[in-house]
Amino acid sequence: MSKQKNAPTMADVAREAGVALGTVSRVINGKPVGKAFRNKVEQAIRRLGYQYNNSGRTLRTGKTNTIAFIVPNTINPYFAHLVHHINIALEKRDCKMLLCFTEYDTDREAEFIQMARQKLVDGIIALTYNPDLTIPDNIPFVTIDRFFSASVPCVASDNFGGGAMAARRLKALGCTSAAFLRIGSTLTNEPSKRREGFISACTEMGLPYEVMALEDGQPFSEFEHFLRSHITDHRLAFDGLFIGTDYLAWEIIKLLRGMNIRVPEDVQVIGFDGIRMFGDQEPVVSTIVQPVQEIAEACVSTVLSDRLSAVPSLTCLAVRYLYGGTTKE
Amino acid sequence: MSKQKNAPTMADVAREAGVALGTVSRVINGKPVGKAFRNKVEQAIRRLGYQYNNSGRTLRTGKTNTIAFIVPNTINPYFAHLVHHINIALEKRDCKMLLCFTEYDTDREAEFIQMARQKLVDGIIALTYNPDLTIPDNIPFVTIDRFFSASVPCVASDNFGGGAMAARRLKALGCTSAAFLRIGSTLTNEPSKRREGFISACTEMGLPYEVMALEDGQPFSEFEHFLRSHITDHRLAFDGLFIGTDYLAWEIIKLLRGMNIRVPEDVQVIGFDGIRMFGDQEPVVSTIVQPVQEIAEACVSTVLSDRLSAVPSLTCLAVRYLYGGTTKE
DNA sequence: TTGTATGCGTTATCAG
DNA sequence: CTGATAACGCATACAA
Repeated sequence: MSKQKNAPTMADVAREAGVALGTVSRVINGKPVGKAFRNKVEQAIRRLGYQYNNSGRTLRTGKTNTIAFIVPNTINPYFAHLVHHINIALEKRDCKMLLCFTEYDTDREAEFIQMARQKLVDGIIALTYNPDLTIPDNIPFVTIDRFFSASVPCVASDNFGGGAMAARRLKALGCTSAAFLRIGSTLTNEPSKRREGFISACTEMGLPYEVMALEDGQPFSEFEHFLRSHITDHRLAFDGLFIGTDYLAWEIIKLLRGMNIRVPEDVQVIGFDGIRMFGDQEPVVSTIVQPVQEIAEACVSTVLSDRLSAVPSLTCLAVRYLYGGTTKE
Repeated sequence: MSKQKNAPTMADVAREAGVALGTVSRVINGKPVGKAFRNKVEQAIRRLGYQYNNSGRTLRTGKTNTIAFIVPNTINPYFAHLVHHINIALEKRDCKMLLCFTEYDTDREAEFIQMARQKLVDGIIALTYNPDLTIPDNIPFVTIDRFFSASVPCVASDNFGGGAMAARRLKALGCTSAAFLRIGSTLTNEPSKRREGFISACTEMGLPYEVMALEDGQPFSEFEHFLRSHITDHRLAFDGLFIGTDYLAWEIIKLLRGMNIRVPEDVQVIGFDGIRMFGDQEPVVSTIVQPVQEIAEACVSTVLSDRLSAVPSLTCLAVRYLYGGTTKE
């Protein structure tokens, strides 16, 4: 298992085939080469088991064919799906993915961005929560769910529309009193619009609602207090809940069950994201599904676009409602 | 957003600082340099905003400081955790991770291995199901859960011990009739030993058991048939189940609940892996926990070891039982 | 079409 | 300790 010292190089192949170095290069890169020459080279390549050396090529061309994807982690199934689809979209274009986990650490995010300057990657796709991230303006950079400025393309789903969709669905399913629950960074990003959309639709339809928003540091138990304080005679004041993410919805439902409040009989719950627990199973809750695959596609085609100036600064993709057992349909 | 054409190079820094190229290199790599020279160089670096170019360095040194991790996907939480911890272990050693998803496609696995030959990565950690994978003997290669030969180091948890542990735990919790359920590839790999360990302990303790093993292609509904055929008078013939993975356990439990069989009152269930749904929450089932972090540590330190010959060909790590609500403790 | 020669940015090996 | 210079492996402009 000692490291191979002398991997064959193009010069070796050229010598073996009795042709010039440039010819070998042309064969490898699919440039026009005479039939006879091509054959000689291809045989030599096979004989020697030649493989091109990536660093040499990269140094020469300045292209790495690698994109960094910066994401908090892969534990959250929504992120996991994103990683999955971005990788597929990149692979389709013969690109590698360098995955960078921030674990919500803002220092880390900044470090990862250096990698682009080190010419380790050709571009960056980032899902970041750093409030004051400085984005280099000389490398392709695409963000997910976070609008920085018109010069930094952002891809997101229609969070506002999704919030409104949830409100309308709850109303249609017979709810008469709703609440919106969320936890997250204080940062104003695209997902913040879920709340605005929800409120907007509730107001429009005359559906009474309350909002309970926790900031990232605050203890989860606040939700329990909130819910308990809205229970009288073992009955919850709300018969419809819209919750910022499926993950939180999942936790809230556990809480409700612990309080002997039935879902969906007593209260209907709609989450956001469209998480599937182990892949293509049914969703864990009734939910507003983000079009993960299209988000990934959009990110990749944007970051790889050679004329970034011609790219939309905000790509907004449609969401849809999906039944997942926690509503009456 | 146009691509930066002229990133400053070492030569630029050298000129700016009025020193030789080599001196700049020595400063950057922390080699001994006179105080005055070092200062001049560091200032020049700051003035120019210099960043080293990775491809140049890699071409010269032959080291990429990158390891490929080959894994089916990141949708399965167990894999997601593995990715997570391997990344941490690599980062600790200033290494990047190139993540490669096989989606259980054996062709893909072979392609990824080429990347090492292209000097894109220094080594490979792989969790593979390809029955006849040819492993290059000239690059550092570590497998998880799969023993190839003494020359290919394998890291796994104590699957046999875990199976036995599950059997003993069920017995201790009062079970009098057990069953082992699994689904997976026909491949004989380390996880296959879960079954052997279970059987061995059952036999030793005189605990009656049955085994129901499905192969990868077979429909999931076979489990339902199996369970139904073991129900008489609304009572299941088993009061203890050991299931190959938490994922399957999760599915089986849904099945049982659909049959009005209560878990853990009527039947206790123990899974394998130690999956946490969204990270550090409680486990989804009572389970035998794999030491993911230690597995990751072992993989990384092995693949990065410069004397691979001195590395154990099989690293076997201890598992533990964890209560997760589906047993009577 | 094919051969030759140069340079991408870095590190390492020499002299000084 | 520092400066000059030669590779590393490849793609490409230019010459033949």
